[in-house]
Amino acid sequence: MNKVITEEEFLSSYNIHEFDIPLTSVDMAIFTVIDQQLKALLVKRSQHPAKGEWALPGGFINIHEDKSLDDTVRRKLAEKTGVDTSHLEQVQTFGNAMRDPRGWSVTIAYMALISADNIQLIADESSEQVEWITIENNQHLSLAFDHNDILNACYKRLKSKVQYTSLPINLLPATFTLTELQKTFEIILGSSIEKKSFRKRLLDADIVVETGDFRIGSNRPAKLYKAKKSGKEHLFPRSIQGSK
Amino acid sequence: MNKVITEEEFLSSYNIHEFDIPLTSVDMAIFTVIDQQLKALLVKRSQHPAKGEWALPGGFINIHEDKSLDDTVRRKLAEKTGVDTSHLEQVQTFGNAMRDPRGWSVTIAYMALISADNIQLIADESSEQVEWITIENNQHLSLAFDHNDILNACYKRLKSKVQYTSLPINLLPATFTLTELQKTFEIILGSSIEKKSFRKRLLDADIVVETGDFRIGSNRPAKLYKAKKSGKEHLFPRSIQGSK
DNA sequence: ATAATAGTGTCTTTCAGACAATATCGC
DNA sequence: GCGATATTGTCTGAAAGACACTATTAT
Repeated sequence: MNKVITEEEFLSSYNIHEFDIPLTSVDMAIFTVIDQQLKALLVKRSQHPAKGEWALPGGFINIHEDKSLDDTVRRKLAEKTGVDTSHLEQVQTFGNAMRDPRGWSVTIAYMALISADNIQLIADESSEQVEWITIENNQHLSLAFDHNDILNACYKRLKSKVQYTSLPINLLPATFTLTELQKTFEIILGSSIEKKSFRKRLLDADIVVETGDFRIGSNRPAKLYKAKKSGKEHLFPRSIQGSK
Repeated sequence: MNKVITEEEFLSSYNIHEFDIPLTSVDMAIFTVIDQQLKALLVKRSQHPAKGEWALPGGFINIHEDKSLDDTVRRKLAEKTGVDTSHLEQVQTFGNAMRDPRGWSVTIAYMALISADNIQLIADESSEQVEWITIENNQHLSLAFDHNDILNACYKRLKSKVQYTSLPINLLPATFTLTELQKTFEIILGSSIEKKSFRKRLLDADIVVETGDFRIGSNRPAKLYKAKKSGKEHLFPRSIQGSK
């Protein structure tokens, strides 16, 4: 005979420690551009499992400290870079019985875009080394767990978005020239973009404004721009092609 | 003094039941088109918590039965509809301290597209009722937990993808006319599409083939098509606009 | 003046939108 | 033939690509 119980009674007798449930973590690909190359942040693990192997920054949700997944991710980002980010995006969640030797586990993968300016990388007790590594097409890295797959998924998302959004603007410092911005797009896209098309697209989109200053070199000075902070990324009506 | 231990030793002493970790589940928006309307499958919960409330189908990962998240989702889908799906897509993962009264919880949200043909809905011990409900813009539903947000995220993804992919093809039966396909796109898009543009776009994309058969009515018979099974969804070079 | 990079003018190409014209069925 | 829906022809327009041209600085 089933006694009908209230939700309150149900909850008071509910104890998650009795269940076999998956471990849940977050991992992130933190992207930036340094020396004309796309880089992602990797850490060398100083703890078991996969001790000594390179991996994406990440870790378990602290259910007492974090109010939401976003909190967890921003906490991890700050631990390694000391900065917040202008663009944080959930990419994909990976979960299966095999990916972690501790058991069935789930990880929610994010990508963050930051400007490399003024970043000091921070090692801590969980990672003995922290480094920017160059990301290229068809590259083989031997990362811990399934972090290769995760990094690839994030890279793929970034490459896809460069074609129809203004997202790569978040990889640059606060002010930049249109040529610098174009170069950033090209680095991610992996091919060159026609200058006039790029500039028209961008200026028509009304997502950048002139600062009034110029970048001075040994040639014609370039107008400096900054991103209009509308909050949301601009979607272009057509996707951009590489050229030539 | 820290004794250096091997990964094997580390793992043998590792017990997840000792940790405070979030609950992890999957939830899914199963979409179909019935009577010229977009529908999603909802279940009425027969168990605590949120007993008696309407919710998206879903549930906990069974770490003994499921090898991966995909297995969990397909198991849930089959439990309610008895079918597999031609399109299953991870949409977004929701996780915070508040969404479930049992504690910090994470849910990985999926959307599935199925053809309504030959579907028999199945109630079971976790759901006393299973029903297709019509999805509309700006609609207010009072679903259990944060399932309103989840359903909205899935609906938004679907609406977005109708503009630049061939995805809605998965909502139709195996064979269909171009007019039927266009109507399906229009239902999701919420506005009409110019006939010639739609047909050109589709036929140029080379994603459907004529079956050779016709749909007979009291007018000119319409060619029947089926989807070429290339495995991946086609991306159109420009997004489609509503017209008129 | 020259080198170098910034920025523009303009023609072409591609593909969606508008809308009318034609085709083919049952009746 | 008529009504209904399927299918096609063709013009327009918007935005990207090609590519040559002009502009502005330091040296």
